[in-house]
Amino acid sequence: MADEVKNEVPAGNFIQDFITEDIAEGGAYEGKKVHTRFPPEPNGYLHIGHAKAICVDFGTAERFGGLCNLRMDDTNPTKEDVEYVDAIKEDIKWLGFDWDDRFFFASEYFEQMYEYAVELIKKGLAYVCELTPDEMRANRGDLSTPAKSPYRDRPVEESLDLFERMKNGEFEDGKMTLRAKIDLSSGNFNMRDPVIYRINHLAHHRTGTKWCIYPMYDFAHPIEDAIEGITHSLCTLEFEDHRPLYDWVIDNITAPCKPRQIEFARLGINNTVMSKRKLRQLVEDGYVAGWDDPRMPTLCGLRRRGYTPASIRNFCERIGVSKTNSVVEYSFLEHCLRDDLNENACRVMCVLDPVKLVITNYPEGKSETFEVENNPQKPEDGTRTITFSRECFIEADDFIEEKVKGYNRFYPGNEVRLKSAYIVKCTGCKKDENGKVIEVYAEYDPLTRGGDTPDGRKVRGTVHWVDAENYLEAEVRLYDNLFTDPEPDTGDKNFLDYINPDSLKIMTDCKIEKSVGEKDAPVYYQFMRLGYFCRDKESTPEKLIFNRSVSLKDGYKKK
RNA sequence: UGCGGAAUUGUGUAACGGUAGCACGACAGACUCUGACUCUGUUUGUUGGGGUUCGAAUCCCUAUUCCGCAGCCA
Repeated sequence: MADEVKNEVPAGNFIQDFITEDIAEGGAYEGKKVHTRFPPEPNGYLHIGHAKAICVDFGTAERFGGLCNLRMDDTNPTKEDVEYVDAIKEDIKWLGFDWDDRFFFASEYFEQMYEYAVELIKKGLAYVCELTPDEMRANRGDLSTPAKSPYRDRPVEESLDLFERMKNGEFEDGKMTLRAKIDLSSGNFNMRDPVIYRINHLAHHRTGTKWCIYPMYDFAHPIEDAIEGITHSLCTLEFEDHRPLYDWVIDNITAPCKPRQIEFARLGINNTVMSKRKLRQLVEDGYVAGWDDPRMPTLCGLRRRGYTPASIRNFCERIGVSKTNSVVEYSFLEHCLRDDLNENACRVMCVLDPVKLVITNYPEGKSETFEVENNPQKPEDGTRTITFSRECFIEADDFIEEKVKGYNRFYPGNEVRLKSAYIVKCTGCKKDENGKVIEVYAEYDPLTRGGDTPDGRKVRGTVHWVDAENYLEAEVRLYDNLFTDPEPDTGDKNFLDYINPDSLKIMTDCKIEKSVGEKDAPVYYQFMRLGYFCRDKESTPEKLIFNRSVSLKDGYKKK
């Protein structure tokens, strides 16, 4: 599959404009490579929204010939676990980004963070506060009332002593915090003496029990960035309010460098949900089969569904980056997949809902072969051989008993092309006692071998088929939107009320041409006229399983 | 009610005082051995009101709407 992002030159975005200005102005960025970071918290699986952030972080660095680090932001042991670390790395690698040897954990910097905290205390810029969580909330003030803390003017020596004893485990969880001394009456609540260290007697997945105090994001993040020499710290819009605090930390510690935080809008996308909590609920309550269920917007889900790295990167490139909250249409993601697969996927014929077609004037026992191209968009992908005989399978959908205007497929009296094989004329059908069509009959025109019409007559319908003498059985899973509402979680809607009961349809009686069973057969296919499919990870030679990644666009107009 | 943001066609995104463009969708047609692809064409937009200017999506004023923030989460 194509692993490169589509060629078109992306329009510069506002982040690139800022960076270009920063470079032009010199100053803090003088002589430095642009250096970004992608800092996930290892507490869940990455989804398509993260893919945008990854593309912004790695892509921006790439564009400026700079570097991007991968950093696990693991400052809160209550939510994190190693299980996620490897999954996150795998997903990013799969997307095709490379952090070289610059893979870090925020927890590697706990010692330095502690020292910086001590520095702040010594400067009179931080103090140990003994308000309980409830008291702190009660003393937070409101839009027009300042916050309060009776511990604010505690002597430096006392805070120093208490902070060290916090570190040494002398106090239980919640008993004390270290707070930055900034402005209790700020209109920005983040500046009302924010907590920068809390006590948490819980083993950390990396540092074990070495620490029982952990730094808060607002204190830790700027330090992590500064230690790694990050020049531009890109994050989402909800951190805009935190930027003054980010800058405050950098300005008040002896930071090795001064990174600049720039915020952009997170990805919104319709017909799905994106919050970690909701995705978890879908998995844990059994609405989907797991984190990598092909209906999930997780990267592992999309991967299993058949999305290619190129399609996702191209999508991220094309939706752009701005500060406007927006909701991208899911169909655009699908478009990006088709775009890639149309160019790169091998064509193959598969009948999902088979009915037998009998060519009544074709000799019994005879068989012939046809050479067909693997990809009309790419002749260099070569050809394969398919077989043909007196009976084949066609899609039940491709036959109707009576002519309908605009319908070009099988009905008595109509000529149809069996793709790449022969022109056949439908002569009738046989039904069972329930009136269900069980066989369709046709006569072939021997002069049309290969599907050509030597006399130049037009045959409107062309239909896919599979030789009934030579095929493989397969299970094919068809997917639809997980929700019946395009915006299942806006306003006061409960997204679970909009679960689509028909989001998965399993076709168990599919007939597919033999080539897909060969060793080294591709993973991605276009099943002609049906869509793009991929081999499921649980598919075996004994039981072939394919997922429909996305259907073909349907230009058929039902009058 | 405090602070911080954002408003360009159905959707997303450009235009940095000088022709409102691109992509997706929709619609109409051409082509076609995939009702796909490709190609052609059409449609729809600067949140409202003032101002500055020869000229404003862009600058100024004002109004409105929407989003985020009062975790010892990130």
